[in-house]
Amino acid sequence: MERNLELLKALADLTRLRLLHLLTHRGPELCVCDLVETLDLPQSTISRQIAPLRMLGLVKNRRLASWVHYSLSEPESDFHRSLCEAVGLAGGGGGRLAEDIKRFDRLKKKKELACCQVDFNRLATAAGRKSN
Amino acid sequence: MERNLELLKALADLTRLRLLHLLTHRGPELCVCDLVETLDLPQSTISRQIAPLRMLGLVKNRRLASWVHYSLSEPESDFHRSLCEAVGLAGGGGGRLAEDIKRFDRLKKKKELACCQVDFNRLATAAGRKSN
DNA sequence: GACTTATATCCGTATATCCGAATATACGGT
DNA sequence: ACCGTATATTCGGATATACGGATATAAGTC
Repeated sequence: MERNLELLKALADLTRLRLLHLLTHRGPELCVCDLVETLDLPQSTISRQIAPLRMLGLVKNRRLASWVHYSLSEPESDFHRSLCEAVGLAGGGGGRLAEDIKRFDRLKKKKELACCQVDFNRLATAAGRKSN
Repeated sequence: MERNLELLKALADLTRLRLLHLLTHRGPELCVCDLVETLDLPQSTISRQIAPLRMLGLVKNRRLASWVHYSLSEPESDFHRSLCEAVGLAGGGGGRLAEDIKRFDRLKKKKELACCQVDFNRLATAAGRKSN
């Protein structure tokens, strides 16, 4: 199974594993700027590493104004489902994955993850007016 | 988790995945020469790729005369256990992993996997005599 | 102890993959 | 149309890792 190997390769990188682990435990969806803040990595690194996850169907994205929100895709095979379970468990025993969760919660509490907390209702009605 | 990442990296290679998959479905233990015959790869490649699996505790080995038999280790964490389940599922949908199983069964039936089917009883008693 | 077989390790080469600054693109506001 | 912000992609350099022939080691036989 070429594809199953690709899925495994996608998980076998610290940055990508951190992204998937964070989405698993602090989803259902997170925007790119939150991922950048939480993992504390250059934005280009986040984008570059999340691209293969999207291409492989591990995550999907949704545009909201300028922001892009990522979330986990529904697994479409038993193997994929099994990998998702493993990702969820990967933070057990501490380490970077567990720290990411703590950092996310801390930033969230300090409202430093508010990059995309704009008034989406206003944006929506503005867009509605435009298309009318 | 540094270690969990290492485990994932160990699976993210076709040769190592094939080894683990074959051990999962045609275990409980297989000797190196059977692995060489079944995967149809140079012996140095098999040895080189199974070494990290042993170092990581994914497989263990047992010497029988000149031959070394490999088997899966008992998982010592939930994450490890979850990965083992994934490996078992990885051959679903055909591909190289499924073909390995077929090739193994075919070789077995043709008795071409008899490299280490010596008379172990004789060896054992011979060894016993020696140590007496 | 010389020889054979089984397995492990070494080593040079080739390929893959990561990083992050720079650049490109998409979108909303004015 | 232009500007600022958010995200994606490109690119060169550094690093990691796979390959497989050659060689070393271990075990058994005579």
